[in-house]
Amino acid sequence: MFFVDVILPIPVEQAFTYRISEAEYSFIKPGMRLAVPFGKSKVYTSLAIRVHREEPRIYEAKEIEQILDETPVVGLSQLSYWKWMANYYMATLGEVMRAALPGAFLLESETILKRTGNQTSEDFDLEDEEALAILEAFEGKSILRISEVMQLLDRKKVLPIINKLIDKNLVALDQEIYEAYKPKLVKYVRLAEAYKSEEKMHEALDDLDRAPKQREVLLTFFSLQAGSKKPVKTKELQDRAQASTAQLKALIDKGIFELYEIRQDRISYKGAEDTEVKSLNEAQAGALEAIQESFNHHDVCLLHGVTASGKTEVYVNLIKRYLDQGKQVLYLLPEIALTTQLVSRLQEYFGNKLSVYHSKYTVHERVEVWNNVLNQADKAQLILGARSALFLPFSNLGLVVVDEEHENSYKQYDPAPRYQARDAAIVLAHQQGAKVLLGSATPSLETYYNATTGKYALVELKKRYGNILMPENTIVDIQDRHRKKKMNGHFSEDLLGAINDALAEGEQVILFQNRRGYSPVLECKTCGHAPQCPNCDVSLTYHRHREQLRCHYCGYHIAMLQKCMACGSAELDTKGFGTEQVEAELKELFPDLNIGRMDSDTTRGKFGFEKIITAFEQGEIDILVGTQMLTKGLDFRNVTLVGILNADNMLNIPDFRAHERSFQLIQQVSGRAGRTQKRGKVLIQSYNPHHQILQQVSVNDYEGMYHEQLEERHIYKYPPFCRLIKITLKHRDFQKIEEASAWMGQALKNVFNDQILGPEPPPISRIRNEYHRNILVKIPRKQSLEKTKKAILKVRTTFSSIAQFRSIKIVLNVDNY
DNA sequence: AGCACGCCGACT
DNA sequence: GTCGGCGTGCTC
Repeated sequence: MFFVDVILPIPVEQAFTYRISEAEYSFIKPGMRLAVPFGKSKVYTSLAIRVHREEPRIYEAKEIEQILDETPVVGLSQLSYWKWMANYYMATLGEVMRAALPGAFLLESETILKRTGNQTSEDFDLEDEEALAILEAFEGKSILRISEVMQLLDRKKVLPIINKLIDKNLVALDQEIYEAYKPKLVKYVRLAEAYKSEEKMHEALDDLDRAPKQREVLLTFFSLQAGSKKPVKTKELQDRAQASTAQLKALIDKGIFELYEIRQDRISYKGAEDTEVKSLNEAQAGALEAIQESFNHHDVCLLHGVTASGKTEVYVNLIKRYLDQGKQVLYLLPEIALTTQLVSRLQEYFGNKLSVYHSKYTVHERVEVWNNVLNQADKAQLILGARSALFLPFSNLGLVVVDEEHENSYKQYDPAPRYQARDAAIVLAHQQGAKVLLGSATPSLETYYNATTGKYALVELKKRYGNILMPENTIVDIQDRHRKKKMNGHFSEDLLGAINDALAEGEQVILFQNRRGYSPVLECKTCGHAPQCPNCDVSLTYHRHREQLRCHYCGYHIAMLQKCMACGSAELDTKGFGTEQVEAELKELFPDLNIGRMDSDTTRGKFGFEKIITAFEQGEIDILVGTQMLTKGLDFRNVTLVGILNADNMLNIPDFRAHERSFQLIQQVSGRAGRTQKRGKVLIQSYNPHHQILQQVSVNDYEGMYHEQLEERHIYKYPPFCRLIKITLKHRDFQKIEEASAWMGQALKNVFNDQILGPEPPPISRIRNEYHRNILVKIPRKQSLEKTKKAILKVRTTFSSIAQFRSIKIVLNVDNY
């Protein structure tokens, strides 16, 4: 008896054991995909992790359905990385598997119906009309999908009827498995062997006298082949010769042409390979050597370089060194910063050694990159990717670059595993014996702490490239401007003046407001009622463009109200403002200019983001208004002014990282100003101009901010002085969530005493009709993380064994920063 | 996660 | 009287 243990892409803890034959036993290796039956009617893609001969005692193992790979698609080192991740982030292996494998690797299956035997329905007396309808539907078909049957009968529950038919031996159930990934085949034509010689060719041309179009196609073929030695695509030939498929087919039928197919990678770049890497200035060259040197005694190095100091060039040079040694390199970026801008820049240096991997790529493209990395193909020596690129099957990794290291989008929030890609990259690199370079102009406190306490090496670039000055920051007190009547809408006269100056010089302006929509609250002037989302605990945001009130959490929307829902008054007021309102005001103030807006409303779709960026780059937009999307490492040459319309709302978010984040955000947007010779200007509007963070930002005092924030973290016991695990409970019933969270809070306090914060409702305590409660576990550095997690899991188990709490959803979030 | 089984309300 | 609501438990 032979068995295989597999993991399934579902959130259950255990592996599952299936029976295999002896031949399969010697063939199957860990890391191969197997299709296995699971439950009553499903077939899943699973991943083999162990073959063995230990028969399970308490159940009878099913047999596997099919082996899907010839060789493992996941290496042993990936598997152990998955295990680390599942364990560290308190997720299951199945969840990690789902996050790690490209979707196309997880094949789909569907239960299908087949006609059996030749009996007709007349042979039985089937009074059931629906059963007859199913049999009739088989006319002209050999199979029926369950979904088709459901459609036919217009109902979900079709199995009882199907079972009747099975009993009478009229139909049988089967599984249809299909690989979601199909290699893309491209059709080519070539001259048949018999026509390769000169005289044969002339003969052919003569023969085609009566078919001028076909003759033309043949001639076009010759010219195409003469022009480039490359194979000729049928499509290319047809396009060039303006020929129909029939004309081409005639030539093939005559035996002059032969058709053949080549498997083609969807992703191919035509970048010029090995372009001379730009030479570095003195500071950059120094940084490069310092980083290289630090790798002798550190595995991780932080490159702290001010905005526009040319960090990318340093990365490029370092990457080149590793590629030259034949090592694989992973370059991680926040999803949103993976723009064509950067990709094409890197392609110039690395040509077709570069592959890109992120969620906007199709499933097929992702499989191709996966396979190329697995096979260590030339074109996948350097991977530029978002956080999920961590899971690629590297086997020879030399370097990981984590750009914009402070970006909070490196943390995966929603489906488990909730991993922090920057930290997970360090573990991956360690496992593969690779080095890590973290880069940022505004490092996260945790990283900077590690870099200054010697855990990581630290290299700094304090000057901008070409010695361009840091932008000049000015804080505008809008309370004062309001009092003095020097405000025009949400613009101070200071800001308007600066905008006018910049525009007069033919320069561009970026305005930052970290909130989308027109206004976040609509309020009745008479009774003060503000429309709320029925499903969430938030007020509805007014979107003027669509004349709608929308909820930003669940997508609920209604048409804009004409009068108050509560009192009927027609006088409605807006409170607060978002990017849409800024855009509208600008259009009033500058009717002749092109105003662009960049937020998640205007960047929907695969190229939405790209389009706006390109338009701005090419000068079609004079003023660009946007949310934090604007901060992601974009490089606009002609921007000299950045305005921050209201710095206060981000400072006031109730989160221990709010100040750090505000500093980073403001510093990053200001970094967009004046990246060329002219010194940039940044205007920060605030009601609270003396706020420490604003003062620190205005003089680019990262160190000052760091020390002050670190002190606060120390006093209130937050990272980096402890670790955090956030436990979120969710349920539709308010009473239940109160009881359950109180119970769990108490149970945790019994173990951890004062290390427990909460339970408390988050700022938005109800989303999609589910109430949320958070409990924060603060784990001192010296306390064993392993044991702490075990204790938490134990509490969870006890909790779940209480009948009334069973339906409560629990989310565990490790290192919630 | 799916999915089936199972026990209580609003309708052909 | 049935359909179908989602609570509960299991999947090798």
